[in-house]
Amino acid sequence: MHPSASGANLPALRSHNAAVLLDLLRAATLAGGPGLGRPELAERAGLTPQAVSKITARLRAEGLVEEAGRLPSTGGKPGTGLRLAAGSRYAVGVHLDGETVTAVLTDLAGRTVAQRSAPLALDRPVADGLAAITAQVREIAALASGPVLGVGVGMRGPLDHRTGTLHRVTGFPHWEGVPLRDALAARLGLPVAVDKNTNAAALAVLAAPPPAPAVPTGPDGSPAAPVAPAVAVADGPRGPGAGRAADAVAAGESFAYLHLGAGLGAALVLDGVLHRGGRTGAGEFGHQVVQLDGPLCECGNRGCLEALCLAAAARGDTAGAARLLGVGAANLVALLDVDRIVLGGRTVLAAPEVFRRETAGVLAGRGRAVPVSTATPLAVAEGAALLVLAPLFTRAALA
Amino acid sequence: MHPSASGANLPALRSHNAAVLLDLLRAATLAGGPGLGRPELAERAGLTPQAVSKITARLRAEGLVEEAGRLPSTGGKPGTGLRLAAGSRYAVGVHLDGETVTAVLTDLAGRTVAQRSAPLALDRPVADGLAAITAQVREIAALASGPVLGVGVGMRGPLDHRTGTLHRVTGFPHWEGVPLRDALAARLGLPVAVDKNTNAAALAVLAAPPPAPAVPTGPDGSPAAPVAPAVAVADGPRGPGAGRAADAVAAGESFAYLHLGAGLGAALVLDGVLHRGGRTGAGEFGHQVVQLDGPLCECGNRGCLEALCLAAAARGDTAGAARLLGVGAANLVALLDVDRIVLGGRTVLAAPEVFRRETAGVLAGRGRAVPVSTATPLAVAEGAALLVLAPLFTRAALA
DNA sequence: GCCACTTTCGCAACAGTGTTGCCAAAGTGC
DNA sequence: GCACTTTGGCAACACTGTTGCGAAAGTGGC
Repeated sequence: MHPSASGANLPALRSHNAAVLLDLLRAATLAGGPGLGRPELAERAGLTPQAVSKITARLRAEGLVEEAGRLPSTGGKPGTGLRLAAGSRYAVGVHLDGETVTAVLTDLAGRTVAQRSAPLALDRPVADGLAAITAQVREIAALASGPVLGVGVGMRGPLDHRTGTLHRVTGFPHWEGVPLRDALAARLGLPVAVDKNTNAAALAVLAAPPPAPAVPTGPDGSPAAPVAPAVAVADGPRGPGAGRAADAVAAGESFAYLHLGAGLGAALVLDGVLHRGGRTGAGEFGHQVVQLDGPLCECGNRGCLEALCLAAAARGDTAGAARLLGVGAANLVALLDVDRIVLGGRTVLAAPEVFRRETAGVLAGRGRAVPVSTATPLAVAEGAALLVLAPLFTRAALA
Repeated sequence: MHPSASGANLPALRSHNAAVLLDLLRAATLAGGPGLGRPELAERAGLTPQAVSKITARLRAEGLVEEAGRLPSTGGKPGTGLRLAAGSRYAVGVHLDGETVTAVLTDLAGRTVAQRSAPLALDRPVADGLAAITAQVREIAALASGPVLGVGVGMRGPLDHRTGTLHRVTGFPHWEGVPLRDALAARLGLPVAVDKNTNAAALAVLAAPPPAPAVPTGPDGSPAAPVAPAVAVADGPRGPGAGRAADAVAAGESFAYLHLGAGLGAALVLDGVLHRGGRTGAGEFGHQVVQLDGPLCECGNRGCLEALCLAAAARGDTAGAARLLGVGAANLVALLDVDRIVLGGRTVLAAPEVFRRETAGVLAGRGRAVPVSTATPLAVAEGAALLVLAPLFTRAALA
């Protein structure tokens, strides 16, 4: 509303601090332990314990936070563990991929509670497609044991997340200009957010537990999390100084999510926030030129990474496609100094370990040995749900 | 200090709002008019007029802000123009470039008030070099008619701005590991900040008046600004919708500064903040691969942009070097969706218009027609001074 | 010339933030 | 059993921006 609108007042400060604490509590909730005590919350947030007491009292009154039990004593009165009241609110995430619609129901912590898929006939009239999406959302939302805050949708670009209107839906011109966000919101009576599949997947990666040093998936029977987490961490090459790892939780993390499916795109999380670019067009990764005299791409230029990569994949040279992806990733890591690379998309997930290994190899050969991991097939849907949950947590998606 | 330390309290809110207003007042001061009235400040900052009155009263008491006169009436009581008390504080910026040291003295608004250059014999002992730099700073600081807040230094990387220690000073191994920041601070008795030349120049571009729609440099005799501004704006290709231009002042601007001198580097300003990267290594622009089977670079890879670009420049093919720079710039614009490109560095400034035109041409050919401009030779020194002034304005450089 | 109107801007009272001082509760360890 | 440590809430506090209000100082119509 305001031209720059960067001034802050007391309500802004209040919601900011609440979001900071909810962030910390969400991470602790996903870790599955007895939660975080007020003193530790205060230490991590940079607030006084008394302030934390006040804020968490408000959050408990709103039902967003609950006491989880007693913490082990450290020589004095044992603390009270706090965690997110994960079952108090829910969100629905939808992934529109080709002719499939996948919907997930997540709890307040972003954990997937239920999922379902169905075909989506994009060649039929728009109203039919909207009805099919609406039905999927309604059915999965009915499984929630608490209020559903909204619906997020992730799909191929280009689209503008600020208006939620579709552009150039490849092969299906009658979807051009459909105001997907408003149409779904009207049918569902819920807030709807729409974003590119790459951005959604990046949000899922950002929200996932921090990349732990490759523990072999112990049977951690945490409640209400029957589905695998959004990111499968691989024991990639670790940089120098691997001693300190656990403390850098989520404060200013930077990574790139590279998505190789029908096309090649990227999403960038820099210093903990998703970078969408001035005209919401950031992440055009596929049409970077990596071979000046290379073959002509349909975009009109020569030597685009996407054309080379897809050509290699099409002729069955998976490792070659992965190495080309590695070249682009190395250029990106050099330019942005991101902490890690996450790969996703249908082509990658058909042979995740090949892509992970070959990409990491190229990075190491270029002196940019950052960890490489692969996302899970549900990352886009789960990240779409996070579009709805994000406003509760640290302010990142505004604009 | 704190692990994440993102919680905010009242002092933090206070200094944030003060910084926001100082930002707006700095821009108005550079524009040279009668300053900004309190109601307009309130509108732009998203605060109430009464809050602006309180905050500006504090800032006036500190001597940072002053009343500039009366504003034209709009039908009621005429407002009081406010602007930065530009002469109340000063900063010194130092540019170490090859064997030359250039120092500037800037006022609180970042305008250069004085400049001087001297040779710097890097082959002599470190103590001699430090003494030469110190002497330059002392002499130019003596010209200030108010307190000097500190000294900023910009020079070639790699270096870590958090410690201010040098690494790999090409050709002069005895400078390896010199704690430049602390050594200068001890000799000068002033705070010192050190950063890469690219980052410094990007700060100068960020702090310069917004890219106006190419007015032909009217003789605007604004006081105490005898030197040209840090950026020479060129009438590059403007995107669609060139009607609205003036309102997007500095709120979340994104651009890339590309520096072609002894090497090829970049600095990135994304959403108004300088992106330094997780290991302070962002901006490695020169060793991106743009020709998979290209000539071997000294970094060990093939087809690095820097090698190709410098080779073209070395054989006198300025336009060719510029077009190669354009290829890299187009890759960058596609990935990050920045609003504009700024070129600088010795090689560029030897033929700025050729570089600007050819680079812009390649961008337009790739469908990425963003404005391209060139920086002035003083940009690095002026940006170095801004390293000192930055903490007073919108919080960007922390970490 | 006078008056109604608009706009600026400070004073005073206010609501609400995190902070400080204090104290009861509840553990550990000698 | 007692000294010590740690937790965490209550109350008073300092300080933030906000609201209500009124004086000052212009413009414009009559």
